[in-house]
Amino acid sequence: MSPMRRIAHLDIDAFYASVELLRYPQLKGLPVVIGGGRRGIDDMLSRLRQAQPDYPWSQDKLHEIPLDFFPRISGYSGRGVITTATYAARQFGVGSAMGVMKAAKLCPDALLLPVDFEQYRHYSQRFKAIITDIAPRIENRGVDEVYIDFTEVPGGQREGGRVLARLIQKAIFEDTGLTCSVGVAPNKLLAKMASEFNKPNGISIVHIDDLETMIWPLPCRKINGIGPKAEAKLATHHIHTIGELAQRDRVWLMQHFGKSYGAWLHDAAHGKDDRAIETSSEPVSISRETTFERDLHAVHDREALSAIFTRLCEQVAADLQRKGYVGKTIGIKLRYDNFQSVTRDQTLSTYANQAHAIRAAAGQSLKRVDLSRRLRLLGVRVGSLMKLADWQAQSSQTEESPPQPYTESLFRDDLHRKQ
DNA sequence: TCTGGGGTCCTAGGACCC
DNA sequence: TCTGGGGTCCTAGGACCC
Repeated sequence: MSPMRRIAHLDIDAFYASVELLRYPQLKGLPVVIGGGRRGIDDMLSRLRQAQPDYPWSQDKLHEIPLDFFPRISGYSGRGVITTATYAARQFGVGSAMGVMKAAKLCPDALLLPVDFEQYRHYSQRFKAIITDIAPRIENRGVDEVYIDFTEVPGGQREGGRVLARLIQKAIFEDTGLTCSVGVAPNKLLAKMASEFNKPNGISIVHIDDLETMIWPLPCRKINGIGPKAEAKLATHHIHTIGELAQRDRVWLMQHFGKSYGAWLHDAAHGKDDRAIETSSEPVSISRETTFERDLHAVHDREALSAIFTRLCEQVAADLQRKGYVGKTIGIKLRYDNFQSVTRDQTLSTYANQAHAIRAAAGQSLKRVDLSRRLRLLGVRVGSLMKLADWQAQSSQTEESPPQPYTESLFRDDLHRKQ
């Protein structure tokens, strides 16, 4: 008999904040949030620097600064959002995706640190390497999350997966100092929910027989794939818990939520999910976007906008080249001051990875949108990707346009970026 | 002083082809 | 005065996730 399928979901507790606490131990137990825009943080630090010129205010010297002078969220002004908050800060209702200014009202004494991706990527690679040493089949779900296939791993079946989960938790903590939460269940859907049951540093085991007792009482929103819109629509039909969702007729759900989504809702509520662990994946698109410090107008702020646009194209080109891709669908995204977004794209007859080609195509798309409103965001995207090597092999066979050479990167940031 | 930046997937209509 | 039925590609928007 083949072993029971056991899938784990693991995520690092308060990932970014925990990494910062490893670097600045004096922050332990305090409300700390990570986020905000680069510029807002620089402004804040330069004000602090003026007020206290004797302290070493550079970012890598923050650990030398006495707690009293650490940057506080109340000194910040700008459009950034919170990426992570420590558990102490969460007590005040501060959470990820919240605007920094709103967080400042909830918890004015919270300390605010800038996002340091390079550092997080480093820890991300480390904890994932530790997991694959123990259980080789993992699926990446971003920097701080993975699914792990426990099915065939020694110990993966013992106590429903608890023994292996404990082993992995311990190995990660010993190597990195980070704690994580793990859920083990028959599939990804249930494992993801289970990992939330016992945070931080917890383990939860779910079997299919636990569906009614452990899953059905939860709000529908806890299902990965039911967001704010679906939740609101379900509520109009008086469906609030997963149990209530499970009681509904499958056909009725399909009529009200669409054939595909309705059927999925029904399956999910009954704990059904056969999605495989995807141990590797290819990107579909690569993009860069930026929200301006203040809303810009296409005519009045033409030069600033144009410089930003060019820079975004150069960044996307550098990303494509560094990762070894070419793409042929090139598009723009913009967001107006009223937060409405529009996109335009265009598929070229050949693949591209250079800034000037991207800029030319994206510029045409930009001409097709209303530019009378003020803009708060501009983005550039390249899709329909193909591996550069595959494209070179293919185009040399068909004697089409010759492969484009690797072009120089115009930004040191991008040259030195890892991964 | 509300609301980042990077993605994926789905839907739906029209073009175009057989 | 009647116009099918697939399939695929392209484009725009939107929901959702980390």
